[in-house]
Amino acid sequence: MRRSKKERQHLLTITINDNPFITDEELAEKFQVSVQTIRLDRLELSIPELRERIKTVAERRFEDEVRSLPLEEVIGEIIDIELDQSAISIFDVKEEHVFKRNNIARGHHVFAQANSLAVAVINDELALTAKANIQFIRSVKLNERVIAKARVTKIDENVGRTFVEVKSFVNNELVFTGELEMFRSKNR
Amino acid sequence: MRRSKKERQHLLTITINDNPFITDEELAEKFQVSVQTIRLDRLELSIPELRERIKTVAERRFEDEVRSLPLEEVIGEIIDIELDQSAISIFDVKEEHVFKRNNIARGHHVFAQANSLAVAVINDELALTAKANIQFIRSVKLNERVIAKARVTKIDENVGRTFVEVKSFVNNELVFTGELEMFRSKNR
DNA sequence: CTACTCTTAGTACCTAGTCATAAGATCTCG
DNA sequence: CGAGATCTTATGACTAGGTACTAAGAGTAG
Repeated sequence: MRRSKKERQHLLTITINDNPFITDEELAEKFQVSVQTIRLDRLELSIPELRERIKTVAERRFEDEVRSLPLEEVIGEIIDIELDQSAISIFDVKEEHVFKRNNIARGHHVFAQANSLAVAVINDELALTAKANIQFIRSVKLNERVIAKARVTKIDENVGRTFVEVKSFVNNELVFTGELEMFRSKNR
Repeated sequence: MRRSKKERQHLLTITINDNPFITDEELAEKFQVSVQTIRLDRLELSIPELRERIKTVAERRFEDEVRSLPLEEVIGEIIDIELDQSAISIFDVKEEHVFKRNNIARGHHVFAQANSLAVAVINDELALTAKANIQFIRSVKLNERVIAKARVTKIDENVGRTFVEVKSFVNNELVFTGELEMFRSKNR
């Protein structure tokens, strides 16, 4: 025996885990045993066949995509919206949003939430930010939850502009305000 | 004919794109044609078979595990910097930064570049954005390269504020300007 | 009517397996 | 040393989800 059964099975688990794309034949070659032995091993260890393994990896990715894309599309989760009137979103500040040194959120993430919300509240295919006047009232820290509230203050259909006011809060404390002038295609 | 060939192939592309896990048999059922027709369609459209599709999804996921984690520290690459004076950064607009519908960059990415640069130019451990007044002069599109130039206009050591002006260009054309009031700890 | 596109059918073959059976090889213990 | 248990290998039948190729029928346009 080149290796004890136990040893081989242990290495098998590790190998497959590391590279789920490996076939039984390649594994047999690697451990210098027959393909049948590998299959018995997988059976004992309840390791599914190559195709099933690949499928689960792909499925995991697919679920992630559904979950992670809108997290990139829109910064913050929109929990309430009335088109052309108001909208609310939640944004949880995580590790990736803060300065490592002091755990304070980078300003542009707070702005991104407000900006995304302003784009979303507008009942139009094409909404772009034209101008913005913003204030960071107090810094937002790691693990804080920012609630952004957007309110449409004025719609000027002639020049195709919509004015949105966004106020962001952490525990009812105002942390950010912004007035965003949004461009929209003329037709509503 | 239930549907024209063209129509069916168009829907086929969409369907598979939406759910790569669908088999030819299921597709045949869905479009009320034979499995062979589906295979001819895939051949014409160069859509690989189910297993290959699943595999590429899985592989992409596998590669992503390395790539996806860092939600960039600094948006844009800083190519020149003179502390407390000026700085320049480059930001290439990619797929993930634009609205799918019209390939226009989301405003907050352009702002993020400017904000990151303003933070970087300040010669201090702790620089935060206090206020910002920004204008998006013209929209930035996919694959454009944005050059942001930051200039420190005023340093008020008493109140610990630094004023930074950022102008962003695409091919020497001004696309964004911003005046950022930055907070810094008193000591230089 | 012919030529052409589109669709369907069928065959042989492929990969990467499963499941079941059988037989040889090796180890352990009494 | 030998019997039984464990381990390993082989073989055959079958599977899903295809590819590649040939052939034939239906419908349509010139």
